Amino acid sequence: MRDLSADLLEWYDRHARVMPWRVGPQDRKAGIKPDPYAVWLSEVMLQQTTVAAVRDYHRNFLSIWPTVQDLAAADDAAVMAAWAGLGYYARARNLLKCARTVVSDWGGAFPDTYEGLLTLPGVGPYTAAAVAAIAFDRAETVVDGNVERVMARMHDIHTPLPASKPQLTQLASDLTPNTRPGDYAQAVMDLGATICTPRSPACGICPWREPCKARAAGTAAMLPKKTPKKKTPTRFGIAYVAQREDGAWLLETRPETGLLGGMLGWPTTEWTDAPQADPPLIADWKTLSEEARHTFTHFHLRLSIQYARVATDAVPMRGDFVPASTFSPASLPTAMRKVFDLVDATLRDN
DNA sequence: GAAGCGTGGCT
DNA sequence: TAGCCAAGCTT
Repeated sequence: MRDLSADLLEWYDRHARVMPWRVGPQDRKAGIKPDPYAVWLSEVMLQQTTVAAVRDYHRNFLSIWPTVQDLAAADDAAVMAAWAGLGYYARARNLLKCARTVVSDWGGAFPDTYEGLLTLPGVGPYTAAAVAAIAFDRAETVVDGNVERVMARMHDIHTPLPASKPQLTQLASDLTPNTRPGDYAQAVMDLGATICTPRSPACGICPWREPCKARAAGTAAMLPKKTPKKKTPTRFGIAYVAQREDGAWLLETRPETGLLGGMLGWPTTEWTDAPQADPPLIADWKTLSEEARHTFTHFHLRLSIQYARVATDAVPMRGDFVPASTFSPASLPTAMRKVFDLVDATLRDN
């Protein structure tokens, strides 16, 4: 019987996706080794995030903080601002914790084993395996959404996720080779991303079409099954945008934990079914005609917007005025940036 | 095990 | 368009 991993590696040699942070199969064969810092950074950014969305952020982070020592020495606010727009902001907080841990506890060198990597903040089973395999060429098994899908189809598993995850992990582990494990880890994910796709898998050109049980059974497109998720509710809130006569904006850093934790934003009410007015300072507030709409993972948000122009000696009850010269809407999470965009458009019209 | 946690693209 | 989906982790 043909070695499945060898078939996949042969396919990968011809079809590997090109990514800025990736050391491709040819370069790897030429002896070029990946930079563990760059690999770790890419894997954290790629958690639940598309390659297209990550590309610019990864380049920007590497240009500002070329080494883990640079990142460990960065200001928290600078890192959060650079992460703004990418989502799942706990990743950015853990990114900094992790960089500082690597410098303080590991002498500035990432641990090179699965077990060592797993101890780091923000590094779970997937990322530990990915960094161990890709950066250190260890025979660890990566199990992401792609691999779950490929395994469920290869073995025609109809048990829904997440209950089937242990079984899928075992099946993936059984296939992991000792030769070229770093390339193999990327190959199986590339296969899921480009051939064994969620909607219309390209089974006809799949290097694993012969052994695939779901292809034989005609069930590939309906796998993996997932337990249904409940529909997302809608919450409401009021955002307060105050601007001083000198142009400064009233912003506040949100609490470290919870939604948009540690990010900059406009003062708002609680987000509930029926929010109560809670302005951050006494002012002549005007209601904007349009509200900001944004959808998070588990609820829709509709923010009505209040705008006020205030005196330069105004003292807010919460938040801090940020000078117009240093304020950048790009440093806001998307929900907050939408609020700014609506205010900005309104001010331009008047 | 389940819930909380972003965003943008695609169908 | 409303939902699904993407190289998950933490609590």
